Amino acid sequence: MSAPHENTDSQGSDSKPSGLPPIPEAEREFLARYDASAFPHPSVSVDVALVTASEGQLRALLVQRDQPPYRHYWSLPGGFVRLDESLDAAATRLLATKAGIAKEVFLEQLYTFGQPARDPRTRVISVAYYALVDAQRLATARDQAASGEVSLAPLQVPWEGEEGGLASALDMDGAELPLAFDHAAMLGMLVKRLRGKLAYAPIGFELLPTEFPLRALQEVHETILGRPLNKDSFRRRMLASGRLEATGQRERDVEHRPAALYRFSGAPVP
Amino acid sequence: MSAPHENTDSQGSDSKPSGLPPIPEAEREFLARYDASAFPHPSVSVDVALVTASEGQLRALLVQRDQPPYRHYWSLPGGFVRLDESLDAAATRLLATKAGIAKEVFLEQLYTFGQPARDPRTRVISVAYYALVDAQRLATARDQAASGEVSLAPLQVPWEGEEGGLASALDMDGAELPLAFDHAAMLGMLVKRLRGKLAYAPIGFELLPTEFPLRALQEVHETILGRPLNKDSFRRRMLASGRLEATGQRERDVEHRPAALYRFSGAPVP
DNA sequence: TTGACTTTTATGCATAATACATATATGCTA
DNA sequence: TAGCATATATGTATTATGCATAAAAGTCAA
Repeated sequence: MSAPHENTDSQGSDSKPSGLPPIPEAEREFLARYDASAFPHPSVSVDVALVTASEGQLRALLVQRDQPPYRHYWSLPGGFVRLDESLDAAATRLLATKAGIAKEVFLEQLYTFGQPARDPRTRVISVAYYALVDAQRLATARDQAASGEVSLAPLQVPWEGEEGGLASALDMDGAELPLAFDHAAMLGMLVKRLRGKLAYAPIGFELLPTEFPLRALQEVHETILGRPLNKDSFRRRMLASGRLEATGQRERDVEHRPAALYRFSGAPVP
Repeated sequence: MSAPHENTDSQGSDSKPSGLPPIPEAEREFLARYDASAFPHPSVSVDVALVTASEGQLRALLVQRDQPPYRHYWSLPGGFVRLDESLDAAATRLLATKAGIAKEVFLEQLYTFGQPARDPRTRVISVAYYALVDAQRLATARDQAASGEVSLAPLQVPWEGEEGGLASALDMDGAELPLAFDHAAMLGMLVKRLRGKLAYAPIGFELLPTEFPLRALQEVHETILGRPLNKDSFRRRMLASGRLEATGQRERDVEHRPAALYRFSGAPVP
């Protein structure tokens, strides 16, 4: 798995040495004769929600489909898994190909969607991933992305807390974008996961540049949670968490007292 | 999803009305001509970890494989997903077929494993699920299970907290059972998920009969977390959680003061 | 019947985390 | 230099938690 800070599931990662038991010698013959085409198989795709936070909104990169099904609808960048690549590798490839993100980013599996009718073409099971990037990196990366209409759409979440449900995406005028497939459910699952995970995992940092003032971190947390947080307790909680490191630098070009800049110290908190 | 108490992800559930956008009329023709066999597809399987807690140990139902690959190795009950069934439905079917569990149980998707070499036959992507049942129900259900060697193996977790890693399964003598495929990683992911989820979701109840004393609930929590808990704070925390309902009954046939029995009140905690 | 024993249940108190309120510090702007 | 906006520090009440003690309620054996 390719997370910049090791806060990703180190398990379930599927791009490693192998970790698999050895194949018993007696089974070689059986394996040589195995016919995988004996029964019909579903297609498997990977969809990646590339997420950032800016202007108080959670945003996801959406592409407008120029081919059926759901032509002109909006969807998460996705594609079919190749037979020789792991799911993580497919997600990384799609991130580079369709979103122009080649650098190390936080990337984690979200959930697998398998309703038989979720794709009108044929049975397609989709493994959803999500990636977190800060707004600046995304803005520069986006220009290098694949052709076609692309939107960094604010997410609208009609439920509170970690309740869960669908989420919709908005265009510049605040109107709902039509989402293809079950991608509204994917976005809902995404927000639910982020809200739940924020309490114990350092995912807020992933949405910020390497150096940031505490206020920016609080804004990110508030954006994810969809509710305001108490400023003082947030400060103390973060400073006491042992995950922040003072850079000694301060903000510049602000029209008020500049705040101290911190960076994320990947230190595993005991 | 078929959870007895509504603590399951209501999203991502894939056995519902549909929730999908309508298919545009103009795409009917395209869809009719779509050829799903144009490129090779992976196989997709579902593996279900049927989990219980007894005698201070987390246990999972394992079956000994009587066919290659990994003949004589132990594995989670699993099988291929049919083209017309959802992932949830496949998991439910496997639970009934291979474990004799037909009743409503807590069942939730765990993680999808997709290393290209994880199955030596061919590319098999496996969606892992986990189900939680109390020990009594499992004991009776197990007898009705499919033929073959079956074990309710204690899990050995060589790491602490929610760190994550592999988990192994033991036989009656405390020796490690050889696990097929990447099922050691699945069991590790399972324990990691349970430990993380226990803090905010009422999953402890799923491993107990409907009526239970507080001590039993604490033992389940300690078993999942792998560490002792302070008795008094646990009591207060649970009673204050609003999720427990006194039955008015007490334990019977115990050789000390009988404890009050409680039941889980599915009440959504505000 | 009595007393020893075990576990549950109740209570008090020290400590830590948090919300909320207020005060001070610092740098910018006019 | 004064006013302003925000950062930062401090104090206090409230709440959660850990730890200790004691009372209560049953069983068991003499």
